[in-house]
Amino acid sequence: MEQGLHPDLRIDQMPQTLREIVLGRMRTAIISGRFPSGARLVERTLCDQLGVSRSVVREVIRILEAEGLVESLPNRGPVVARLDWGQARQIYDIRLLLEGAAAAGCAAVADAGVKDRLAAAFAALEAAGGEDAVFEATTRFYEVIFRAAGHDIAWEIVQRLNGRISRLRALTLATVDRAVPGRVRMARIVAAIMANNAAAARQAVEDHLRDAAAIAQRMLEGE
Amino acid sequence: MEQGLHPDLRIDQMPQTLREIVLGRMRTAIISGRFPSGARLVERTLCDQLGVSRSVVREVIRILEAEGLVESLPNRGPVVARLDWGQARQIYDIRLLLEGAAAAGCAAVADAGVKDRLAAAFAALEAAGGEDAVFEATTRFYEVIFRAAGHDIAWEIVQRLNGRISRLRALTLATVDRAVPGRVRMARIVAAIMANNAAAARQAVEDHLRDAAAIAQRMLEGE
DNA sequence: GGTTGTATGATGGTATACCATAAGACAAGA
DNA sequence: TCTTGTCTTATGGTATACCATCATACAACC
Repeated sequence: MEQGLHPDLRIDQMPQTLREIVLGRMRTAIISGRFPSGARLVERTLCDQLGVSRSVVREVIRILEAEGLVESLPNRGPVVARLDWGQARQIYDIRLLLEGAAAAGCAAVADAGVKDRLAAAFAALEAAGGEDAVFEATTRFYEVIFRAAGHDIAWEIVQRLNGRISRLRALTLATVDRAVPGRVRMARIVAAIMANNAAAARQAVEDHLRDAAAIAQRMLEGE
Repeated sequence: MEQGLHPDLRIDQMPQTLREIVLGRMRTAIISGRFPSGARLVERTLCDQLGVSRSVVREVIRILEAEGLVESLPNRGPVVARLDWGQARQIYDIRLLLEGAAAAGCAAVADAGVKDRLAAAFAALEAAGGEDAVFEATTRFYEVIFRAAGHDIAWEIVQRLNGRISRLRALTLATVDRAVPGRVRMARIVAAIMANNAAAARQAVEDHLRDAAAIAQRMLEGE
């Protein structure tokens, strides 16, 4: 019996479980660098800091471990994952493939709706002030591209990889000494997609990423 | 003080933790299809079947969830992840990119040692009888390629993706009605790498994968 | 003095107990 | 008969208790 559901009465806010909350907190704590690379994650200490039991902390650590943000040394416990340039380079290479394909796919199928969303995301990016806001806006921008291309799984993978190089990304976003400013490169991506030019979109994304990777390398090897 | 370590006395067998054992068991149970797609994974039942406590089972489920093999429905608990063709197609597309790049990279840098290992892996593949053995040998074959190319992280990703389409892979491996038998395609890959021909290696891998994807699509939409 | 045995504390691994809630069954009333 | 309230049970969420092991320090013995 169809009884016309009233969307306004919907309960969207599922009662978030403690685990999800703690997962979010710890993830941002690691990504933001509050827990530095290599730092030990002592379970009982985290319990005290977070006010939850070890069950929750342990399950969250397992998730973060699977995400590559945490690694567990045998008989030593979990530590924040370390990142060397060899790994970072691989991650940038993979992003080059996945983001290039997404941009090309997006450009190939972009209709008016997609272009609207992309323009909005780009405007938000340009309006964003402050590191976190830029970070967030950049994520949204790429999400539009991946979703439009129908590459949801690739998007998941890229997000996870981005988590692992988050500190590098923050550094590259803040860097101003790049040959062509990031915003200009982003604008090229937008233009290519608006023109439904798949090859140009891929090229623009790849240029942007190679640029970012070069900066990241200087950062990582310079310290 | 250097005191010449005796490799023979090494203790390799790390005292595997219960969690790792259970993780392995459950992963293969899902991949092999013993837990069918969509089946509920009731924690206490699993505890009985495995003879471990819920702590262990829950942590393992978190890992499998992060791997994409399990999904947790809110207020319903974990179930074996479902797979539709839309997702499978995306996974094959990503594999196309990553495996193509790995094969090209491997061909570009392959020296005598790599070629030896590759030949050995291919021989093992041809000698393998039985579904599981073929599966295992195929994995080893690709591992040689990825490792030689230095694409460790991409290899992790591919392995994880393969877990999600394992049942499809089993079907395609068992299929004989492909235009060109799988072994022949594999031989092309080997030949291209032996000749250090990166473009040909990429092409061979891509052909092989497109073939497998086509078979998988027929399987998945046919049932 | 250096080596080795031992005690102690920190920490992860594991098991279990308890609680909140959702889903299904069933009875009572219209 | 259909609705509605309630009860029960299954199940996941959370906390805690206990155990095994590793690392460190220190003492004892050669």
